[in-house]
Amino acid sequence: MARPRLFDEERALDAAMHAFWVNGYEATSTQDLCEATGLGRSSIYNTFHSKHDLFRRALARYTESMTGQQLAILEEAGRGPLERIEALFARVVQQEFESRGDGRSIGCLTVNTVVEMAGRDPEADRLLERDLERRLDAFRAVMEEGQRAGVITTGRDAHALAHFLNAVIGGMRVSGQSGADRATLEAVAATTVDALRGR
Amino acid sequence: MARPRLFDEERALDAAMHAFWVNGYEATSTQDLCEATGLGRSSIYNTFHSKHDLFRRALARYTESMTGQQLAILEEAGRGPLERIEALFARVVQQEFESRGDGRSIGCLTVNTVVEMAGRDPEADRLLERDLERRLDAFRAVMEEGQRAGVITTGRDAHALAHFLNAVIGGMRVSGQSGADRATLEAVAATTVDALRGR
DNA sequence: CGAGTTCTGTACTGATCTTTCCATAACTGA
DNA sequence: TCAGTTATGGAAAGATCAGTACAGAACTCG
Repeated sequence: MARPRLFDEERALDAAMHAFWVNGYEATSTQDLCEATGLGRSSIYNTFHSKHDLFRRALARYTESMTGQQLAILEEAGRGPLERIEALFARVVQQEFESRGDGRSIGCLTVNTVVEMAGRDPEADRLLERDLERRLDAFRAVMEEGQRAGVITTGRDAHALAHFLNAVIGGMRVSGQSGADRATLEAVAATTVDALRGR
Repeated sequence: MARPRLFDEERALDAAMHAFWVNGYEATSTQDLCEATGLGRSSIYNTFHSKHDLFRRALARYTESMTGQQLAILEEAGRGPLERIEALFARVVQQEFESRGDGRSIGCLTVNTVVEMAGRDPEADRLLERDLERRLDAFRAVMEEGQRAGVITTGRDAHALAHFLNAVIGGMRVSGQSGADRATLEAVAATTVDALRGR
């Protein structure tokens, strides 16, 4: 019908996501997005309509991917609840160290966006809220399973433990951005697993 | 000597700090700073030299105040280590709920700045690094004291426990910005205290 | 090969950004 | 009272921002 695109839309989206991830929404200019994606302004606006729309798609792609990975780990059959939580932490630590620029973590786009945009961008709020709910549901399910199996403490209800786990993971992202090294994050994870086990 | 100022520098600094706190560095314009402080552009530039310098002073003031309060709680005589940690959490939860705009926390300027600026602003990095060190030192001291007194688990060394506590607090800030309610944050805090106690 | 459609690069728009300039105001010490 | 100094308000510089207009390129289908 017409002239075909010279670029892969998903690759461009990944590049834009990475730019937002590293520098945040406000500090990423449309010029930065052109350079990151290798596209011209026209192609970006023709495809993604606005910086805000592009960000929304990038964030949705990120949460879909990250939360998807986490849920897959948590729902893995053939491993006990605590082993799955340990595997989740291993993944978090790995993520925190796999894409370091100057030796400092770029953190997690979800956490970064909560901090930068919460209460200031209704669309991002809704997306983040749904994502958080998915993760909390999965966390709570694992906690309940572990409690039934007697391997996770019953000293707190599963809802509280899920929020606890979520807070620790978020805190590890922040610690990573503050410069914490791998051993430190692993120790935080291990301490959390101890806590869930009830020693 | 000369014409005196019509405003209080510290009050202006507080107003600017609050503006940065709510909206972040990038999203706060000099116009916003004028409105927040009630000053004209000339007065702001005459006093604080640049947006960046003003931010640096605001951040320094914030960390000095917040970390000062936290250290004071942790060094309070006449209370056991765990009680002081509980008091610290109570303060964190209170802070998280005392200045809510639309019912959503504005979080913690320290965490917000780590997330927004880490690795992108050497001055902020240094300031945040020193602040983190102060808090971690205090956390570790309390942990060691508690371990000696037999009220805090010896299953992990004090260094790891300090980082664990720091991560949980950071995670609670993020959870607060995600919309977590008071009971949820209190449950996270209580779960953490349980963990430090070793049940 | 040509009509129709979409993509792409360049140049541009209008707004907003941080910062500066400058004239005037308001004060102090002599 | 006046010379000297700093503060203030308003205007504007100069850069950069997100977004658009448009002409030509590149394709498909008839």
